Amino acid sequence: MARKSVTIRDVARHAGVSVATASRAMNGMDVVRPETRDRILAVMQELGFTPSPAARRLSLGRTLTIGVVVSFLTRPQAAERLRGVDAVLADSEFDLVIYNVESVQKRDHYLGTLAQSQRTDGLLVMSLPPPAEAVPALSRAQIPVVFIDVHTPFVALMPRVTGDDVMGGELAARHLLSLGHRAIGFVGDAVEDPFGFTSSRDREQGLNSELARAGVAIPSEWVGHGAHGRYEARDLAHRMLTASRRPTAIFTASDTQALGVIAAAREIGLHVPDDLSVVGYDDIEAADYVGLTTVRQQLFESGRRGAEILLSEIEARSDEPPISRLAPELVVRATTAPPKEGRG
Amino acid sequence: MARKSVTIRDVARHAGVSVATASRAMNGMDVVRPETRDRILAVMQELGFTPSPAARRLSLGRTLTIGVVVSFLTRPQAAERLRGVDAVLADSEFDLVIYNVESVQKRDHYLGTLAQSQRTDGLLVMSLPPPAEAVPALSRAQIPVVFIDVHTPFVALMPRVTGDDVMGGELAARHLLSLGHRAIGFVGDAVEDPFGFTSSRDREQGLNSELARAGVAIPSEWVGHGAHGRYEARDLAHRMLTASRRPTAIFTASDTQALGVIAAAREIGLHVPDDLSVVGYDDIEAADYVGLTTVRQQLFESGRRGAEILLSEIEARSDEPPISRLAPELVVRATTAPPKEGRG
DNA sequence: CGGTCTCATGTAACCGGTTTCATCGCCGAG
DNA sequence: CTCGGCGATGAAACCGGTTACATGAGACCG
Repeated sequence: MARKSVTIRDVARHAGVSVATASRAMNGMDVVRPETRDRILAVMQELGFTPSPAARRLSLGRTLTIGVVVSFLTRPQAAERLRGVDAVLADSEFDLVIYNVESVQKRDHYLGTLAQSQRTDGLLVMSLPPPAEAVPALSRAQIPVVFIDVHTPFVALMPRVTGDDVMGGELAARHLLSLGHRAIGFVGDAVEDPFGFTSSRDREQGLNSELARAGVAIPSEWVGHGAHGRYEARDLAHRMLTASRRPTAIFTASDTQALGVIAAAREIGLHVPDDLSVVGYDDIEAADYVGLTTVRQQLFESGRRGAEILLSEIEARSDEPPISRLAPELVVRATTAPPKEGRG
Repeated sequence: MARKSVTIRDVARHAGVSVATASRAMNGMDVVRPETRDRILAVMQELGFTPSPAARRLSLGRTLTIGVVVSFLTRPQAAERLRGVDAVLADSEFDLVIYNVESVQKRDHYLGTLAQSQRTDGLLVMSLPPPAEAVPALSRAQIPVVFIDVHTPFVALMPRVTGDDVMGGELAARHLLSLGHRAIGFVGDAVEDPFGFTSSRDREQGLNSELARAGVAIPSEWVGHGAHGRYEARDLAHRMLTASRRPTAIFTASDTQALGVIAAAREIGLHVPDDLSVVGYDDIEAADYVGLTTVRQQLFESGRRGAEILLSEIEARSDEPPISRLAPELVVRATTAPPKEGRG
């Protein structure tokens, strides 16, 4: 067995036609006479012919591939976005290749080279702010690049889909205000971030501006910034909750951090939500388990939209970069309640 | 701008050499004189030449691509395994393309066609038992196929890496026995499964055989099978825990189900771990949050091994299918404790 | 000083499709 | 009967690399 793979020339020979006709029949062009086409298709079937994608790609001058540069594949958000991308691509003729980024080096490498590598017909960059140096390369790339969940000003003029983090912060603020909270704290990411993520900052800003509208301000001792992580958030919250005056509610830049805040409250003996309300962000799987009130992003949808935009840009570049903005949504569960009497 | 892409012929012309020499220089073959090579490389640099992967692939007769057929990309386990695969492939010349499967149709389609499609040089099938019909196609495929976390007998003769689910069940059993439990229940997946997953069954079997060794048997009313999910598991556990006699510990086929069991216990007013010990399986992210005692699989490692096996099979097919078996590991957290006095 | 061997390089075929343009047979119109 | 036109098909160029084989210049040898 394991004979040489059968090519379109074999098919042509067996069917008594030229390769041109065989190719046309295979691609369903209507110039071929139906009987001829059927005969050719039958021969293909019989010989077990499968066209070589490599040859197709070369002669078409298209890679029929789209690349996704994704940061931290394992974060549930990334996987869910990827599912959205896959949902679009699975029905297309494009293959989906993954470039997983877990270090600044990898990021710079992929973002610097991929766009001109002729490896893909289009690029999706997911939750990964490009460094300033990479921006010129990305914007004058031959292939379209679409950003998903990237918020740096660098991508202002490029096609993208983002969640509205500011609005998310506002949603959380409004929810807490409507419950009667006036003493509200915030726990988010460190301000200086190697990747240049800005979502934590945007969420904080949304919170602040909405609170300001209601005449509420956050004292600086109720604001904590630290490395993104559960334990860091717990420590920040611990400090906040053991101060002389403490907030009746804390909004965090992510669910992971919210879980840290809840852990801190438990350690101190505060009951959630009676003594402390907590609102997270992302709606990760664990949020549901824990009953965490949170702000949900349309993750799957963001991937879908991004892929759709990319395909249409591949089809025909648009003059104006298409931008899609997805509204976040508040999910109220069991970690928020009105503040206790005598407080607030 | 946007001029035609520069080809190796352009490079050759500018450098005053033939395309053959240019190609050789590019690929670092030592036959070219160093000065010539440097000149050519300089020209490539200057012209911004990047070789067309499509052309390379065609002329090399290799796709330089490996495909991963993965079920339920969003499950944290899948993503973690994928990371392991990526860790190997990122340093290789291979691209990683994803085929996400969320339906039996998709599975059958990919498993039936991919191996002969000439789209990849090798295939990794992850957590996805192939249907009987697909097996012949997979085993006589031209390209190597490696299974990760697939347990059906169909793949007995194929390269694969699996976690030892039976051993995992035994670990859980030994842990519970050593704590003093004798009244132990089990909650797992439905026995008839459209995908043919067997891991739940294997874990149950490991539990049973280890218990049997200690002279302990599980009465049938303490065994629950149902669709894989938190709420289904909760219902099963609810029934088990409200029966006249109830177990002092429950082992589940997954963390997801363990969380359901914990929810059931809470509803009934049983305290975990004092009234009921719970052991899960997988060590998903939420397990850490909740403090769940569980059995951890070497997920990342399984992906790494699978990819390594695949690459070496691509390099040279081995006569004996390489098989790698990864030992699971017990992670003791806060949901297990000795049974209360007077019980067991 | 001619022959042979080696090293660096060039020529051209090849990978397996797609596509332009030419060709051929047949039709209806003039 | 002749010619234009059309529909179906074929011949060959092309995509951009890789590589078997040919070639030519020196080095070395007798």
